[in-house]
Amino acid sequence: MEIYVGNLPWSTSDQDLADAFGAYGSVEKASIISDRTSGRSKGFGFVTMNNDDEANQAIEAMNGSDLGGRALKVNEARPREERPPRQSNW
DNA sequence: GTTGAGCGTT
Repeated sequence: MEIYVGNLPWSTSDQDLADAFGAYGSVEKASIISDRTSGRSKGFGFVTMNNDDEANQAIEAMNGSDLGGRALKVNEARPREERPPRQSNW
């Protein structure tokens, strides 16, 4: 289950997210989204968890919680992208 | 050396 985490400080790293959500459940992967073109942090990230149960608990626990002095916005992430069945030369 | 609502690349 993927979790959207917004309102993050620009100094937050992936490890920080993994540690913050790891306190409420098993964090499979945590990633901070930064601008690919400029390289600057967008101020939000995504957390992947294996247990959906712990994921919901982490959302409820971390939503509105304070991290780095900012109230986090935690919610279930939207589907990243559709997966086109055909990508080769058609 | 910056900024502040939001949803991301293979």
